[in-house]
Amino acid sequence: MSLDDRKLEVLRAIVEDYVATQEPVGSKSLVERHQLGVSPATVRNDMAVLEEEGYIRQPHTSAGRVPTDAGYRLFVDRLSRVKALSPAERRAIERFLAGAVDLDDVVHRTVRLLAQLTRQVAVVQYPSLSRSAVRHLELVPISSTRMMLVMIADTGRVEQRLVELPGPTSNDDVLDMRRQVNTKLSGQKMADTPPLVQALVDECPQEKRNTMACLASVLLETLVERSDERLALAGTANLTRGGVLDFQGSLRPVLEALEEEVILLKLIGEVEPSTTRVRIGDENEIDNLRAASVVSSGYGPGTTIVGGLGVLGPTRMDYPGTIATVRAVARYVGDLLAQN
Amino acid sequence: MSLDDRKLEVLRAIVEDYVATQEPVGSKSLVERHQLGVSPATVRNDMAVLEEEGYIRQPHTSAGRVPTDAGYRLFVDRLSRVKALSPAERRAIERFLAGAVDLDDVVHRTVRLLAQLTRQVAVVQYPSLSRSAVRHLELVPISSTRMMLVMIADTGRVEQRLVELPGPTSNDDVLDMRRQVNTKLSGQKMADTPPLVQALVDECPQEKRNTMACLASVLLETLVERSDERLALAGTANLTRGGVLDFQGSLRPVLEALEEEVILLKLIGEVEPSTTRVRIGDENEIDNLRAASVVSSGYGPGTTIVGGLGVLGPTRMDYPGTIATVRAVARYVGDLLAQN
DNA sequence: TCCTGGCACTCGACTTCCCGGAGTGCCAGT
DNA sequence: ACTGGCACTCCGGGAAGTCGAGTGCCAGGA
Repeated sequence: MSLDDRKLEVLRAIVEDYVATQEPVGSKSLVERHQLGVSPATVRNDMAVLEEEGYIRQPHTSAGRVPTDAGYRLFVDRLSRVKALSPAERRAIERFLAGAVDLDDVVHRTVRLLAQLTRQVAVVQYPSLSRSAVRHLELVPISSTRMMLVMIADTGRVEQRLVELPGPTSNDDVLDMRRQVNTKLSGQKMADTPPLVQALVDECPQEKRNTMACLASVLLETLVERSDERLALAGTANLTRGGVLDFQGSLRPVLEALEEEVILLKLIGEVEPSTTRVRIGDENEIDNLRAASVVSSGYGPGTTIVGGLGVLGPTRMDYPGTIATVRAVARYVGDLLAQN
Repeated sequence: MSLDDRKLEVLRAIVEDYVATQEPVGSKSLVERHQLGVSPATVRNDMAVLEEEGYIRQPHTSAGRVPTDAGYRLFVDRLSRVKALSPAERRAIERFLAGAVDLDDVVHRTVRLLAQLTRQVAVVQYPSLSRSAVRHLELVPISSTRMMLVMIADTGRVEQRLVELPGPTSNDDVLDMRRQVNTKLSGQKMADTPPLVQALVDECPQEKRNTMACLASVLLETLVERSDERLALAGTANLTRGGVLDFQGSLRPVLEALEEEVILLKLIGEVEPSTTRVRIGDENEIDNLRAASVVSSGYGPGTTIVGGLGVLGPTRMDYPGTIATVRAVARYVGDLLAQN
């Protein structure tokens, strides 16, 4: 038996009511609140079918129905239109992001904005190095056997690393290396750098090769390995909205998951060029987040994508609103980056 | 009536038991668990006095006693010796911090280590710029009217800011400014820089003064105003240990406070040259943290202090252990910084 | 003077019981 | 195919009762 229009309408009503009230919804209150044009008994029959198909369930016999993860999924995919943001919201976003002075600043403002607008936990990934290009490399001597490498990416990200040199090295040598790495690497996509770095070492005169190799290994680490690590997080206090009711009684696992950068990156970092992505409950393949949903989106100047951002909340969340907000914020941030 | 030795001993026993069991402690179980050499009745009399003096209180009539903030304060000040760390713990600290490669890395490792050892929320302030000196300033042209300012402090901190120039500026001019700011500012304490920056502008030939003024204002912002902002946080999941019992029923206010950098800086940033500092309950002058205690310490190479670190937990915490850990970690971090 | 054992009392935590109400499934009727 | 009716289930919350840990106080003893 397939789901006719009315059954879908019933499912939508259940999701909307449950999200709004946080209480299992019964057939009677459903017909009262929505113009379904049928009696409670009919709705009950529909509900029985929906339950059989796995879209809703009863917490206990003789309680109302609650959407399952599959129910939310169907709702998101077929039953909801993304709400357009109000002009006021658009203006709020613009105003909030306008004052940003700095990449750090942009990211921090964005994450706070997201948390505030969605009233959920927000995560913003810094522009990932693997999708950036090298703008400039700087070498600053610290002592005779140490220097600092500063890498500036075209996305505005700046990474620094201390380089321990194998032996005393003069300032001139450092300047020399600086020139070499810049001519070789400036403007290159991060992904293309490894062979170029290798070439740098190979082309180096024998007596300086050791030093250059040293720099090269740090370069590779900085450019490629540690590449996507940076994240900003805000709004954890929003987890406590709705008491301990959401998240099946304990915030513990959720807070733990939020501390793991690797996990967060998996959640918001795997961005396809496509549009906003919604992961509901089990769909996050992380045990600790079985009771959570994640709405994420890529962002970047124009149509390219340099990083991800998103929010995390209870499966019982306002999907249309959240999706709209995440998408809008992602677009604004992208525009902002495009200006730089 | 003053507090004789036995009464203090009773207070200590109450604090220790309550911290261990999380339950109000009564006279009978007290004498069972500690060798006080007197009967429950006597202990009850002592308790009555302690209560009158405000060091303990009863949650309800006919329940055991619980320490008040004042009780914890007395305990910390007079009744507890700081535990020495076990060699295993010392080794753990050393091993954990040894691999650090970078200031960022040091800070992140430290904050995780602290959270893990104390099983509480840990906060580490990056070395504050106001206590650092300028090591090097770098100017990188981005476009004809934009450049990036990168400031490297002797503590290893790196700050960057975008500078919007008033008009097109050649690469040579940028290099020129770079030379000027470095000769003037390198090696200077941050606090001493404002007049020097002003001098830079004044000494500048008329036609370039505009550009230099622009750079100067960003410099001042970077060096002085935004100076102490950076923080790292870890272990928020530890707030959920002990159920919702700690923090009078709601994590909400605590999580909110933890999101405010300003608040955290107030808590761990105000470091005197002295030793570890303990703030109990109300002593943090922040409403949201009435049920929390903060143990903080300054750190830095040798005896100087460049930043603060600490942990936050329920007032009912293991003070001796926490203090010992915080102090030890602060010292190790200081040593680590001294090496660079 | 200080400590102790004894005793009556208090009061929260836990259990049990009970009841109302919301919600259900099913069935016969339109 | 929908509806009204009906019997049933079961959660939530209040009332009552019990248990036990803990207290304050007092009189007696070192």
